[in-house]
Formats: sequence, C-alpha cells, structure tokens
Amino acid sequence: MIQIKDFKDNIGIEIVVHGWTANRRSSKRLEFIVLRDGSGFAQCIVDANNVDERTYKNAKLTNQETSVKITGTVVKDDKQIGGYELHVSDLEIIGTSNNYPVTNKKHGVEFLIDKRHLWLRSKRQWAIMRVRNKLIYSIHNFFQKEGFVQADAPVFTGNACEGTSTLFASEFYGETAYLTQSGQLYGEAMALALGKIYTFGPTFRAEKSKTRRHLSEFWMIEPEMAFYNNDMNMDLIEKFIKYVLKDINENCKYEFEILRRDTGSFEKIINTKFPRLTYDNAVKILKGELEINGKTTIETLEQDLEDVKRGIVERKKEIAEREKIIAGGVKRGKRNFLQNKINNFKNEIKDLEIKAKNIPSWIKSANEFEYGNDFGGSDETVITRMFDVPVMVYNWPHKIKAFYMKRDNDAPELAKGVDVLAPEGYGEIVGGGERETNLELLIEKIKGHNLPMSDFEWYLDLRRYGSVPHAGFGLGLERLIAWICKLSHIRETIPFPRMYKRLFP
RNA sequence: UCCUCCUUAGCUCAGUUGGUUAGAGCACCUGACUGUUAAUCAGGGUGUCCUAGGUUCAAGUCCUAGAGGAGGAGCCA
Repeated sequence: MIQIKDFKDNIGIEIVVHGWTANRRSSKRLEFIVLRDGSGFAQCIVDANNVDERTYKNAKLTNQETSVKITGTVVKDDKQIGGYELHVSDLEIIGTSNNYPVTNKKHGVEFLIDKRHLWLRSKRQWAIMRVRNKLIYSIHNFFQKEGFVQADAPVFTGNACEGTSTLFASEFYGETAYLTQSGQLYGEAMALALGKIYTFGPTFRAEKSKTRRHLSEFWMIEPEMAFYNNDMNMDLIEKFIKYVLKDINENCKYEFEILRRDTGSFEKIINTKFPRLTYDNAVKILKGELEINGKTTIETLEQDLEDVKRGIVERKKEIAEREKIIAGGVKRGKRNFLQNKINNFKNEIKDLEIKAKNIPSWIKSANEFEYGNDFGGSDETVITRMFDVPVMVYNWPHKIKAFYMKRDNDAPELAKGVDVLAPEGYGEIVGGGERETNLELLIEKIKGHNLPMSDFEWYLDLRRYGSVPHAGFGLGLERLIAWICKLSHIRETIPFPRMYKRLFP
C-alpha cells in the first residue's frame, strides 16, 4: 500500500492510496479532493472526462472526512503543499461522513476540546503530534547515545513526598496509593545501580490550576547521573536541549511550515552558550539593577509597552480602512476576505491589549520582588525577555527548594539547584540539581518538612550504602513541545489532555 | 481557594440608551464556472437567546442566585 509520503518515489506511476477527504472544491468537470492519509496531505483531481461515471459521482458525494480508496497517477506539481498531486482514475467510498463538526473554519476552545477525538485529524494537530513523536524519538536517541539506561519509576507510590494536596489518591489492595508526581527518588536509586539512567513516563498532579501551562497528567523525562555535580548537570542539560532542537529543526520543516513556526531562533540557540545566572544575579536583572547588553529589564519593558501601544493604533487604522471599503459596497467574496482580515486584526489587538495591561504589572512585580522568594510566572517572562536563548538559573535559596537538594558547603543558605527558563515567555521547562548526600542534613530536612520518616527509610539507605555525589533533572515534555511549536496553550501538545475538570473525551 | 471575563442558529460571532417578526458568515443542499488552494458566484432555514427568580407596559439587553467555560494568581514541569 502506498502512502502519500511515498509519492515522491512514484512519479508517473498509477498507485492506490487510502485516506480521508480533508476538503473538496469543485468546478464544472473537475473535483479537487484534498486527501489525508496520516502520512501527509495531497490534492487529488477527478476529471469527469477521464473517469467513469461511477467514480465522478463518488467524488461528488465525498464530504469532509469521508474515507476513500483512490487509484491514480502521481504527478509532480510544485504549487502543491508537499509538491505532488494525484490524477484520479478510480474512487471508491469506504465510509461516509455527513455534517462533520470540526470544519476548516474557526472554532472555540470548548468546542474543539469536546471534539478532541476528531480535532486530532486536523492539519495543525497532525503537525503537533508529529513533532511530539519526533521529539520523543530524539530524546531517546540522545540519552542512549550518551550511555544512559532507560529505567522507569513506578506510577503507584506510597510516598506522599510533597504534600497530599497535589496527589491523586487511588486504592491499592486496601491501602491508599498515590499516582506519582515525580520519579526522582526512584531515579536516584536506579542511578546508583546503573550509573546514568533516565525515566520517561506519565506524571500526575492534582493542582487545581487553570492556566495555559498546566496539565493534570503529563509526561516527564527525568535523567539521574551518579558522580555528577551540578556544573556537569548544567552541561548535560545544555547539550541535551541543543541536540533535540537541532534534530527537530532538521526533521520537522514541513510541520513547522504548517504551524507557521518561525524557526529562525533555533539556529541561534543551537550555536550559543546558554547564559548561566546565579539566583542572586537573576534577581538583580529582574529588579533592573544589572544591565544586559546595556539595558535594564525595566527600560526594555517600557520600550515594549510603547511598541505595543503603537501596534494597537496601527491595527485600528488598518481596520478602519477596510471597514470603509466594505461600507462602500463590494462583492461577497471580497467582503469576506476583508472581514477576515479585520477579525484577525481585532484578535491581534485583543492580544496586544492584554500585553499592554500586563507589562505595567510585570514591572511592578519585578520592582517589588523580594530576595529569597521563588520567581512567579511574570518574573520568568521578564528575565527571559532579556535573552534569545534558554537561561539557566542556579544556586537557589535552599528554603524554597525540595528537601533532597544539595546545600552549598561554602554558602549554607544556598542549594545547588538549577531551573532552565525557555525563551519567548514559555517559563520553566527544566528543574533539577545536585542531590543532598549528607544523611544528617537529609533527616533534618525531612523532619522540617513534616514528612513521615518511615516512608523515606529506603531513600536514606541510598546514603548509608555507598553514597556518591549525584545530580539530575526533570523535563516536562509538553512544555518543551509548547515552546518548540510556539503554541498558546499546552492542551494541544498531548492527544487527550487531562486538565482540571476535564476527563473526557 | 481567590480575581477578571464569557455563555445568542450545527460552528464562529454581531445585536446600539430596554422597544415591532433576533441578524451575518461558515457548514449543509441546488445550480453556474476547465486548475481550485478556507476557490468563487446565485439561491435555499435554522433559535429552550445557559438555568431559575426578579424589576418593567415591555428583557437577548437591567438586578440576584446557580451551572458551565476561558484566562490569571497561588502551586508547578
């Protein structure tokens, strides 16, 4: 069976292809069917002069998402997306489709997410799922090449290690079990058995968050390396991000074209050393006390605000011009075209107005930031605004970090953690660090966090028997996809998102 | 848990200071057009205006409560 992706090897040959009609247009004796088969998209032409009556009639009967078996000759045509089209000689309908709900027009979020099982068929979602697939493959390739062993942590756990409020409880032979929110502790045990490991599995957080960057179920990659300190950890993170980005950039050109993702920034990220900021310096940058390329964050944001305001004025002008033309009276096609343009401008204005409202509050929040706190979402956006590449922030106040994070011997207030902040306002995509090896400090920390000591005895054994320096990090797959595809919401990065109050479909 | 906004046709949305019979585009059907890229052109009809209560001569529009949704805060990857 030939797939659309194989058309390039079958020019001039009559082949059979199975798929669905993504769209159909017609003129007097011609039917243009955009076929999708999962491997790609291709236009199929049914010419009434060249096919029997049954095939032409079938072609006219196809609607959006009718499944078909098409026989035809592959022809090169540079005008087509993908570069090839099919001249049909026979068309058979396999399954009909009437009133398909997810049309090629605009839909609202609620409707689309209710119809997620069908939404997945649309071109944009197809492209995202393919990027996701390539990214997963690339992640495995990287770690396997680096000598890591994939070793998975359990999904059911008895440890309530970071408070039960964010855990999903389940029943396990009469005991309460929780769905894992991190494989990290198990990762440490496995690293001490296998050297360098990575987990790759689903993670669950019962956070009642309704934001564009939260899922209740998401996939996390958690590498853990024996004999690594935090500097080595940061080197690995940087190498890792560059590797997958280069790979994706080379192998997903078609997908990025569909997503209209400008990949120009990837080249720079691949070839630039990521800035490594201590928490102290990150705070100074945030508060405008440290200049980057001769500018403070505050100056940069004020400039941004002016640009945004000017953008709004310009778009309002564009709208007014087009409304004047419509008021003067034009044909339907032209009017629709202009109206669509106007609607696009209106949406852009909406986004800009949100920005115009946000920027002053970002500046305020940045100014009022208190040393010792964790960065909020807007603070991360402000810091990353100053760079075109991912930024690493390390040496955090230990008080705001997890109990297992290694304290700095020279600066006891600090912990050797690292967060990687993605550019373009995508926030934290990686969190990690060196792990505490001092048994007494760990016990003290566990008590300090009011965690049940008995649940952690197995973990403390790792420090009792052949303890070594080790480090690792956690990467949220969906946040990485959202950034790479420049999506406005994380729900599009996973086939069936599980979010607060969203269990179906 | 808190704050802001939204809910009108299958879908996306208009609907003015409350005022006749609630509108448009798309989708769908018919017809026109030899190559279209969300094709275009002509025609065809559809509503518990989220629910309940209230104010009023009159409510899609105002008020109260509730349900559902979206964004954000907190928390986080």
